[in-house]
Amino acid sequence: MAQGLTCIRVPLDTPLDLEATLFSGQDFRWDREGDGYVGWLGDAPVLLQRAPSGLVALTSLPEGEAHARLRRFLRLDDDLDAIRTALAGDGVLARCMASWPGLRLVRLEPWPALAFFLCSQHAPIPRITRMLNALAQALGEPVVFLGRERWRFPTPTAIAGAGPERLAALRLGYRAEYLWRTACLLAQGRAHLDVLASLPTEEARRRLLALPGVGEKVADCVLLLGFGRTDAFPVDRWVRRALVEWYGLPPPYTERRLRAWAQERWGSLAGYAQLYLFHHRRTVHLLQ
DNA sequence: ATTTACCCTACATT
DNA sequence: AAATGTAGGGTAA
Repeated sequence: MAQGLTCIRVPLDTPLDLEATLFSGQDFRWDREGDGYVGWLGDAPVLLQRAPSGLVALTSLPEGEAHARLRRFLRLDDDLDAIRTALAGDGVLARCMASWPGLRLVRLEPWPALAFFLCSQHAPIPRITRMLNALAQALGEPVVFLGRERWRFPTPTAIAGAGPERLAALRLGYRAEYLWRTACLLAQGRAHLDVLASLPTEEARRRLLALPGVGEKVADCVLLLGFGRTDAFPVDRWVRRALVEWYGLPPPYTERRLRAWAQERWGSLAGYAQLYLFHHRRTVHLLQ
């Protein structure tokens, strides 16, 4: 084992499909390396590998911290069996979940989540990944892990300091201006993400919507993935298609109307429902 | 409440 | 072969 690294083992009693989980548009900062995956637990690089009975993780974090962050990232304290059972009463969701038994919801840190989904608008996953990698390499702090240099995701201050032109040069397009302005507000202390954690979802949502470049879809992604609000239900074109095609909802329904329908139906598990609907609808499309 | 323009990329079609 | 068209995890005017 490499020097100074901690290896932890996490037994799992529920399925875990790392490939689906890490590349399904929830997080964008993972690389396949050998039969494992290198990504991030907050600011710490980590190597994740499946083992017969669970998961093996290699990091420079102390053991306790590594366990805590991994549990948080993969939401291992959620009772996935209970969640799946509750949702499987819905035949459509039952099929989605059966197709992707190891797909899990992840949990990100608030600031990267906000930056990720600001950049995600109107872009396919490979492009989002490129934009975020470019941002990290240009403005993030370098870390050597497993013999390679990697870059932490840049802070709001680093992005604010770069200026909109430099961000645009990273091929962010019109998102450059949004990301820069939002980073400036946070860096100057004129907006705060940490306080949102203690607010009800609707109030937190209102505050996110006040940030430049944050509309309903992005706000809901930040709530779901960055703040762990499983009652949030992001409606993008894939989810819209799923609701129209599989539940017969009228195509002209507004995003707000679709969201209200889903939250009424699935309540605090709406975010889980969204994950399975989104991923299944999208992968069905990719197979065609 | 609806429509439109916005930056950029990948891929299909002509 | 180069040009044109289209769709893509949306937001703000």
